[in-house]
Amino acid sequence: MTLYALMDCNNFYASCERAFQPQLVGKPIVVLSNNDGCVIARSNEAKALGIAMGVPYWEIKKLIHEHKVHVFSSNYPLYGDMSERIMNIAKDYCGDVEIYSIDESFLKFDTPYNTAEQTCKTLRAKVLQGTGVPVSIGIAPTKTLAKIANHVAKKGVTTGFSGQNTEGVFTLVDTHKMNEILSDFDVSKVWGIGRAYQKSLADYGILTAFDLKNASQTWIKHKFGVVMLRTVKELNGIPCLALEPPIESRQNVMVSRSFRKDVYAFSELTEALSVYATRLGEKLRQYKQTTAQLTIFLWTNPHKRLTFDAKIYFSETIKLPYATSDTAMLIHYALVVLKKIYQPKLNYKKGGILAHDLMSENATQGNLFESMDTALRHKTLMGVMDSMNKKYGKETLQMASCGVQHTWSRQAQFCSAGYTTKWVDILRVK
DNA sequence: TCTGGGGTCCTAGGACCC
DNA sequence: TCTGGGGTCCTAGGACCC
Repeated sequence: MTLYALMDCNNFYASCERAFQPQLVGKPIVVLSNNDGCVIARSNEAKALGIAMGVPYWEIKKLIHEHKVHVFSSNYPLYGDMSERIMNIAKDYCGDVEIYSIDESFLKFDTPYNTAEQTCKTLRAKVLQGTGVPVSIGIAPTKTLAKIANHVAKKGVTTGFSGQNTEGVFTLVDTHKMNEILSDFDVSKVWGIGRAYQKSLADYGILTAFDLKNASQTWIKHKFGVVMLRTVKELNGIPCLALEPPIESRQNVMVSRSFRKDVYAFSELTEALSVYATRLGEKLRQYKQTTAQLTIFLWTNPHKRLTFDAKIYFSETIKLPYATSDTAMLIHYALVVLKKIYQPKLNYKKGGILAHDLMSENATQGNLFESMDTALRHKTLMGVMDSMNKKYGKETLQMASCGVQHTWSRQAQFCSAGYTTKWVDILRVK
């Protein structure tokens, strides 16, 4: 029997921070988004205080102070590294692993369910022992059902959902049990059903996963399309979603960030867009891809509109003369577009750059305007920049237009150390 | 004062072609 | 008087995910 397991790290970012500060076990922790804007991860203790996902930090400052909540800025290099360690442990226990996101992976088992369950229990213990991060694992005949089983596994540990004591691993194969759980499972929590679909489904009286499972498939396809049809089939135990191979090349790459404050000056936007274009080039070269089309975006502050219906989003796309991942080129064209869309006296809050129609580096054709010689020199230069910046820290070498002041750039007051990613931050054991 | 970032897939509709 | 049909490609927008 083929079974899918979903392994999901509990409160991942908060758990990563706690792994290096064990004195925080049992204490409330929150992790903030870029710019220390919103709450994006909470420990169970913080959830119990009623701190919601996505709530702005300034709105809960008082609460945080009163309850001595520990606050962290997000430290993505640390979380990425922890994630890699956890996924590697999973690969020791299962030959078929799909890394789905930074804190989730699907595992495929072709074994009886009790064997799969035993393996997952061992895996869970190993991850906890090896990294200090608790995970929950749900096992079921399809990915969509495994997601639901995972919810049960997670709740079971903390609150005893449906009277289960799951120890972090829960298997959903028994039909009777499945119907019972699906009847008690809000349709909006089903994988693939977001807020918009929840609303339209409610109009037809479909409120739970069980309702959706039993809806007419022809009607679903006609009304909502093939994506939701797949979801319905998966709820019925018919696998429609296989384990996906790792993504080797992307279709779009984007870099966008909010600014620390409202930005009015063209010079500051020039710096910001230059830095974003630089980062874009790094990502492209990392994926060994090139782009021939860029879109530049600017958003004004939506919370401080100049007039009631003022436009807040400005963008324009430009075709490059040839596909490239060269930072100097990307900056050049980003600034050409910026100049076109910039309007003085607007309060810009966010900017971004998107590369689309990506091609593989190898497939990129030579061009008439750049000789092979120049192309090679650019490539060598980019290689040197990338390796210097990797070795001596980012921004060791950068283009002049990136500037140095960065009065606009992100705020991260509460960033933890790079325990596993920077030698200077390595833990010292006394 | 202060409100995240980065992706994917699907569909509808228009332009264009034979 | 009578005025087709079907295919492809592209883009914009909407839905979802973490």
